[in-house]
Amino acid sequence: MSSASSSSKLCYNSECKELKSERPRKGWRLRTGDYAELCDRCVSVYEEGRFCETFHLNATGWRCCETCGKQVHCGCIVSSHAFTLLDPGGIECMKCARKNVLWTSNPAWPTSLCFNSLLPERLKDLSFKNWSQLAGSGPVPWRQAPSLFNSSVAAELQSRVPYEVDMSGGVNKLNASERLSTSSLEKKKIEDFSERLMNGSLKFGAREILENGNAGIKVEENHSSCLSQQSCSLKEEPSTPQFGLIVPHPSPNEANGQIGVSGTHLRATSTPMPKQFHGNLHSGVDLSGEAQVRNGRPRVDARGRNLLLPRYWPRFTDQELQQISGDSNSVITPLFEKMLSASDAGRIGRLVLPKKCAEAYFPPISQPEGLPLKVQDAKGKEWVFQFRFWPNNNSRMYVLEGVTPCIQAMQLQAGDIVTFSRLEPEGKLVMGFRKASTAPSSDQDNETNKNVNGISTHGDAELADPSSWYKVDKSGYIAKEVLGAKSSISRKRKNSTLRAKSKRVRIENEDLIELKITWEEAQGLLRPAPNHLPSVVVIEGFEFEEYEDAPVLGKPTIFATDDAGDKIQWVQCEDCFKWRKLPADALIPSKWTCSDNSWDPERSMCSAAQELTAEQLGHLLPHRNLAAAKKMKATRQDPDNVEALEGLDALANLAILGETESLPASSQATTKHPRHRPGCSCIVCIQPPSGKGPKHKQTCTCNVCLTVKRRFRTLMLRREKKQSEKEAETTRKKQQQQQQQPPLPEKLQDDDSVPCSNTGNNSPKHIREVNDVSDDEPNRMKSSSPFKGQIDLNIKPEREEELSPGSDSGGMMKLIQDATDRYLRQQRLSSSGGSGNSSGNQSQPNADGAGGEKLSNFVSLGSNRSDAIEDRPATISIKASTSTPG
DNA sequence: CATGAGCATGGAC
DNA sequence: CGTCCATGCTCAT
Repeated sequence: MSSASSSSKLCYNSECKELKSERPRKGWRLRTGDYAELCDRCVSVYEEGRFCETFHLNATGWRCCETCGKQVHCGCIVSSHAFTLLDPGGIECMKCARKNVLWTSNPAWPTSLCFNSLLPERLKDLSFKNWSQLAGSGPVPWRQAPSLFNSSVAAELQSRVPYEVDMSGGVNKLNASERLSTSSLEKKKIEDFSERLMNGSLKFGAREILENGNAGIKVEENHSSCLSQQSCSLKEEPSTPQFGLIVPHPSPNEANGQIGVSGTHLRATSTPMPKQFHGNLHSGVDLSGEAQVRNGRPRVDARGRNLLLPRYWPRFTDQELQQISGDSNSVITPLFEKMLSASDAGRIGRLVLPKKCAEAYFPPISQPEGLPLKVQDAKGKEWVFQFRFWPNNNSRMYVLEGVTPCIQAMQLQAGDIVTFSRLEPEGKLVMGFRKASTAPSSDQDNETNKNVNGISTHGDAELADPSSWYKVDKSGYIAKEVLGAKSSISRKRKNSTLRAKSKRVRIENEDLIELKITWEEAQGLLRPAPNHLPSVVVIEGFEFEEYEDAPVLGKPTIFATDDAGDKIQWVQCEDCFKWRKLPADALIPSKWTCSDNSWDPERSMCSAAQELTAEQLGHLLPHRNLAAAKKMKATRQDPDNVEALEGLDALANLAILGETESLPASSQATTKHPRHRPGCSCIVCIQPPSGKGPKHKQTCTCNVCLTVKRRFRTLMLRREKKQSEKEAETTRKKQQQQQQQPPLPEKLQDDDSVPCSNTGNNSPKHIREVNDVSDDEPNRMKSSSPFKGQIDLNIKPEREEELSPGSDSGGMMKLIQDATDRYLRQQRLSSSGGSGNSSGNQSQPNADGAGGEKLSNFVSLGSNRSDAIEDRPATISIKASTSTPG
């Protein structure tokens, strides 16, 4: 940190020539990261913000603030923080800029990195050198590169090619980021903490700032000089949020990844606030609006960075940002993200970078060899990749080489998303990731599991809690967004991305179904962390309950009115799946079992009978849940089905409750079977290479496979028939009564029947069109449960698999569903002549897309049809109660 | 022969 | 039609 100027006894100000005092005072930050050491006089001038006025009055680069008209020296490193660029051109002094936080936040991230592209080649080379230098293993950490780069360019502009380019413009470009990093670097200096450990005073400082809202008082005081920022250093910190994201100090919970829907019970979407305020609140929830601002399409950018394809737009959630930033109160500048292709995730270790992103955010390289780039992951581990390019059709193809270790460390696979952002003030390039679905697929055709993308089409849910986002693929696999929640915007974007993606990708996406919860619904499930009282914070007139610990997601319940007219809610036991009646005002934790039933001691044990009959439950549950209700019923009655049904319910519960622990297993899916979707963790897919026994292909029609399948179906049919006989009768009656009417929501048969038409095609010879789903199961069955005295793993999945509802149990459930649906359909056909809207589609596996999806969704098995997503949000039994208004 | 580096190809947009 | 980029192909090691 010793100043570059420390070697000289003279004031760093070349106009000065005075001797520095014994303890020279620091002025602006130099390109090297050091600080200009000034004599007392100059430092005073500097600190008063009059440096440029005093010494650079005759220099070029003075411009007028578009707002107040004040002159700002834009061509100088000293005052490079004193202004910001205006979208339409021109500049604005910081004082004016601060008046509009939202506005000022924009220039921030695009500016810093795109600067070089605005420069002539010559300057690019200069910048390249800087980057090169920085990126190398030299003493200067790469993370400082951005600011250094910028500064150096500015300096170059000044000292070497001052007039070759539009200096003011160029310098302006540098401004935001420069300002950022400078202030933070100064801060860093002052605090003298290692970057990663700056949690103490720095954190405090940041908080303080946050609490003060628009601090920057100092800046305003010094406004007249337009140089104030430099002198403010730490005090100026408050301004940084304007240009990036202040990462709030994570609450313990958040830090632990429990963020869930973190934070206060805000109706965040309706309370857009300047970022500053957010730091004080747990970030999860309030962010929607913010996330949009922050992660959305890259804002205006003089260089057209916003021309980046939408699929590369960063869509960080606060949680992700938090993760990335770790403990520091750093400002994160999301740069871009990319979904890993099979190639990217493959062994080659080359990550193809989108050209525009590479050119915009990475150091310019002129040689194919490129340069080593240090990138830090969310855990703080630093990786060094070779950033280079290949000449390609008169263009370049940028790649990061050597990413394999990192990819592996992050356990990323094709379809997962890697994110790139920059941490300010450190300037670190940070690589985060977001698991698409935990599963990979390395199959060429399945390379990506687009859950992320495939998700939702409707943006109603601003669920900030990543843990509550699940997706279900065909095989019933539930994918959870590991790192972050998708804001609606991001989901929309993803969608569009999907559309833009290749067929391969699309195929994947179509298979995905997202379990959706609306924002309100999610909010409704929020529960304060136990034993934590909120403190009320008033921000801009809005009161917020703030909890020290992030709230947890409560268990979804069904509200109803009992016979006595009292408002009650039905909650399902985690263990026995029986529904228990509780007072309507009871707050149910995410995990609730009969033993927690303090309201009804008689039913505080799983052994106690359920008050609710299946039929009643059927009426209570949203129609989409009926099948689940039936399954539950079956479960209770038929121990043999328990596993599958448990899986179903667990799946449903998981979808809402955010139990991430059980997911990883499914995420380890392999791609041994091409048709298995990413995320498939069926017995086949997870089978170790050393697995014995032949692996049957999905299309295998060998006796074993057929027999197993047949047996299973028969079994399921029989049981299902028995168990739902009564219910079916009811259904039939209803149907008869309403033959000519469209299905009513509360009607059991419609939901069942529709699906069954499609999915119900149990005929063994079909691999229905939803064949990814059906294929999976047969495959699993075939391959894993050939006779030979082996356990049919498909039917009796290993415990481990049971715990992973998404995988195998999903397949089983599917079969069960099929059987059930088929049965019901038959019943209906026989009784009502196929009055069901789609009951006659049995022979057309795919024809009934909606129906099929409905079923699939219903059973949480996912659908392979995109229209399912559009048509009706796929929902899972319980989830239906919280599903978005489709 | 396996692997990796570099380049070419072709689909998608 | 041009660009981008995922992946294939070829050659060197």
